[in-house]
Amino acid sequence: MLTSVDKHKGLPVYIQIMNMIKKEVMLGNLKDGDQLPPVRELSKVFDVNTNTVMRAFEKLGNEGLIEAQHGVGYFIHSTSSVDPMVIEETKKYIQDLKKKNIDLPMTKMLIEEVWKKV
Amino acid sequence: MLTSVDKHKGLPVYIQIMNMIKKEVMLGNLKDGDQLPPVRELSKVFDVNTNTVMRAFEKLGNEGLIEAQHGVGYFIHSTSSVDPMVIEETKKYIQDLKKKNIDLPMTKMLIEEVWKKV
DNA sequence: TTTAGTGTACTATTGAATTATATCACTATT
DNA sequence: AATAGTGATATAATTCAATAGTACACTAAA
Repeated sequence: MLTSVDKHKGLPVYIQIMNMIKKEVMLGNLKDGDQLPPVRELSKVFDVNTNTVMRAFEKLGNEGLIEAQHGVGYFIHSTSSVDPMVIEETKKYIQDLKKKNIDLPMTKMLIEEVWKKV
Repeated sequence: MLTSVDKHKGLPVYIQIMNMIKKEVMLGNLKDGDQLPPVRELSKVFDVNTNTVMRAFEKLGNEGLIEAQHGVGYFIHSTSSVDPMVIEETKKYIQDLKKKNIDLPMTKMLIEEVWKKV
């Protein structure tokens, strides 16, 4: 579930970690109250410094998505997974784009651009 | 059309510049053969060093999206704008997400995640 | 009270991004 | 030939986010 990061390629590692967790929450794989792996463990798994994981967790804390219990661990604090209908709709949308040979970076830009105007 | 960048906030400026141009091409606002503003001019507009603009243009050149004519200027070298139908479809998709109070960052992650699986 | 497991805090280092500056090279117009 | 406008190259310096190194603090259970 939380497996690997790309070091020094593209996004900062701590952002990658944040995104992983956000995705898992979004998909419903991590739910309110669930405990996250310890900072040290993740730092080993990802082969990065504990501070890098800490930074990710801190920021997620600021966003209110997780909460720390000193000496105990980090816990998910969110009830907001995405409606399965939305995922289905997204699948259809993406299938259509792929048929038309539009790639992921292009799609992201398209979404960003249209988002401003709609 | 090419107006401003956010310095020291999020993405590197040279990437922001690349994305701006890619978007304009995607939307059909910049077409094959169109000349881009001079490097010096853009560096003034964005209030960044010429090297930063050059870097963006160099990279776009490597990707084949633009071409340099030494002593003359940079020109768009691409015929790939997005089908207006796709833009319409994207509008509908986004309107639906907005109704369900899903925000842009969440949407981007959703797209990324579903992209892998479809 | 000891121990193992957890989060926290502080400082130092690194490296990509950006700037500053200067100079060279090519093109088109006059 | 001269000039103005353009891109190309080079080097050094700077800045700041990202990451690492290391030691401290809290919790729970034995």
